[in-house]
Amino acid sequence: MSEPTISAPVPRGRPRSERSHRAILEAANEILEERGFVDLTMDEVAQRGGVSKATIYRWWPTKGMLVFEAFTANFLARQPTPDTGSLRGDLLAALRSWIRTVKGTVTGRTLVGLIAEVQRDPDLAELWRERFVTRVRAQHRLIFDRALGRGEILADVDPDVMLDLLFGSAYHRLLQSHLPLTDRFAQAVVDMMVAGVQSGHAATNGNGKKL
Amino acid sequence: MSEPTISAPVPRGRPRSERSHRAILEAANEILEERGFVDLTMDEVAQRGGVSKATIYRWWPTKGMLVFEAFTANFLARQPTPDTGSLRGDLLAALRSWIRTVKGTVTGRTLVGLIAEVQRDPDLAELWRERFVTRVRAQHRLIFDRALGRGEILADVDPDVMLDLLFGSAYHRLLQSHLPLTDRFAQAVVDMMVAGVQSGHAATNGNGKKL
DNA sequence: AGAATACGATACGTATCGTACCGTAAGGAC
DNA sequence: GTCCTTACGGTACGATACGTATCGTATTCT
Repeated sequence: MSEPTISAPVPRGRPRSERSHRAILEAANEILEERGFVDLTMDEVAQRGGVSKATIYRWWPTKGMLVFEAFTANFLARQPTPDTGSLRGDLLAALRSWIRTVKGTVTGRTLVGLIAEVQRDPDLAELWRERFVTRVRAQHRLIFDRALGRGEILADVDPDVMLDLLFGSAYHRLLQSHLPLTDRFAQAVVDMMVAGVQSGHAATNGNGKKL
Repeated sequence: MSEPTISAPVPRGRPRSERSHRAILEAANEILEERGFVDLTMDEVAQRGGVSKATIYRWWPTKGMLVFEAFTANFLARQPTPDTGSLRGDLLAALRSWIRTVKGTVTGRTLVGLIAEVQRDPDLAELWRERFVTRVRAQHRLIFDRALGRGEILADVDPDVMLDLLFGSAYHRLLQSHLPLTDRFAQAVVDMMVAGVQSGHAATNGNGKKL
């Protein structure tokens, strides 16, 4: 671990208070549960956490960044990608986990609020892509690695397009609220995708042939 | 605007200034082009339109509502659903039109800003669903009516799920910015969907067809 | 003429983000 | 044990921008 070339990070001065760190994140999560992203104010986080706003802003540059951290670990822990033995089972399990996590939950409301904030804050957008989207997608891409290993799909199936179909349609319903995120919806999406890849050369890179 | 009820629409007092009405919408569109939704301020709309803020707020209750109106007509006019003669052609045309409208354009940035605002303002969300989402989807649902008439799909194909797959995946890339909205992407999505409806779901009846 | 409504100008209230500054606390270096 | 460095709580403040309120004026119908 010790790198002689890089300056040794010898901590000087008063160390960061781990207690305040936790208190801030816990207060943020509490307020998110009660009022959601929009109505969470930094003043209240400070007050309820028993810390000063200066301390918050010393470690998190914006409200978005703070909520991002309070949210991410919680969310990621709830998105497993178990090996069910089939592509259809894996896709359905992943989508059902996601729906269970976000539908009618604090986590879902916070996710929506963060996605909205990401559209307004370029710095947060970069963090969002690198520390959330990329991470979740890498995890879910295992589903297609396994399906390829089983011989269920061909190598020309683009996992990125598959992920966009699977979760894009779900995020769509979450954000537009035009229709509910039912289990019937999940099954229909997965059935359509499985039928698509099993028909031969679908979801390739766009050399669509006419049947 | 027009009252279909029994009350005779006899206008009393000074009529609404159509000139101010237009000036407000035009100023809003100009600022949206230059700076986007977040950095559009109501004070500047008033100043540039040569009107008072009171006049704006007399007709639009919030900034979101104003921008919604300035945006909607413009967007809807660019989303035709031409009959290309095949399901694949119709889907591809619709998705390509959408991508052309939003990718790297002011309209796309405004769309993103509005979707973000919709997540923060319940009143705007209702308007958004009723006057935008519902309208666009009704228009695009014609694609599946025609496909059904041609015998390309079975009656058990759910048009709502199909629309969520088609546009959900596209909105996903627009909002998450993890991957670009290429034409290759559009083709892959459409190929996948066409393959899905033509093979898998027909399993119940066993009369999958080829054209 | 008078009632009703819209208009422009402008000041104001409110909310909330993020920063500045203070005196103090907690560690390491010597 | 003293000095230096950094973090802390408390709080005031600046900045921005939404949306409201008020006022005198303008325009139309009755």
